[in-house]
Amino acid sequence: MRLDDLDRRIVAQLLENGRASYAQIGDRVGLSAPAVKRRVDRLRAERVITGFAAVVDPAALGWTTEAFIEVFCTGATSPEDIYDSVHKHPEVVAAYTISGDASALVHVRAQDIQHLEQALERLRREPNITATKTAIVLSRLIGRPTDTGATTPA
Amino acid sequence: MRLDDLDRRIVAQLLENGRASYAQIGDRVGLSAPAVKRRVDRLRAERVITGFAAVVDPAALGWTTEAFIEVFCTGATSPEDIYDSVHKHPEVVAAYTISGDASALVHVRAQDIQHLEQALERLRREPNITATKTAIVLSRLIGRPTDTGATTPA
DNA sequence: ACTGAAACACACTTGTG
DNA sequence: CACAAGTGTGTTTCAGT
Repeated sequence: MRLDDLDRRIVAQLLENGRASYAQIGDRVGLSAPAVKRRVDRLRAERVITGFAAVVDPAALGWTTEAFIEVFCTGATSPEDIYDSVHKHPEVVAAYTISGDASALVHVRAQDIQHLEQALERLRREPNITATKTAIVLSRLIGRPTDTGATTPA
Repeated sequence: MRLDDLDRRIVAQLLENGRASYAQIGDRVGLSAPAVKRRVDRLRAERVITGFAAVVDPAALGWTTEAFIEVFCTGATSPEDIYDSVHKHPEVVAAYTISGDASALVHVRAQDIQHLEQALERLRREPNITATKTAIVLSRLIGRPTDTGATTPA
């Protein structure tokens, strides 16, 4: 599962354009199309590349509101319990356990402020959750495709 | 730029598998391959779909550490100024202006704790930035592909 | 072990109805 | 939007380094 420089360049190409043809990638990294395919197959088998996805503008689909919610839980709440409490809410697009006062940080997307309020109320109704602290996103300054992934290390 | 149900189903398919063939999508939504292609072309032209990207496991590429940093700025710092201050740091994968005390929330990825510390020091050296408050991610509970995008509204 | 080249099958793309 | 033709790409096989 060790990656060489060619692998990293191929991944970088696929982060920029997930639908690039193997021949096109090969031109940029100096390999033939079959060689690129074999490496991509290997990277997928090793779960370095876990999939491919369209990058979508949420606002264009009617999701105009987003927020980050610090979630505070009762004393002995495990990460699994937190997962159970938040993953069933479709508005939750990401969730992390974090250091600091809060138990978790939850990234939520909603269609509008009213929808956000509903989702928040639903979250607060979870038995494990004792309090929440919401920061509404005013504007997205940066959102690299590598938000869900990563590019080549320095 | 109004989307019908077919468009939303096509987008949903491409969020799950960004390399799905048009014929495969067509089978699932009840359209021929050319019809799907024309809609995808239109969705891209309208910037509903802004691109395609591989979904990568950051840990597999050596990025094992991530954090969310609340950034506090001097009184009259515009979103553009904040953008200028954070976007040049390659560790920053996302940044938002938010409501609340902090000026911005910055999502950072680093290779390890030492690297994170370096990035943090570099950030704090920005003239606009007066203080930071860092929450290190202990574990990622949820990270839907729609983190950078969105699925179909309820 | 991994590569490049050729062959085949499949997907994309365009035009037409 | 479906259909059908032509083009290009994905995929496999094989031989070479």
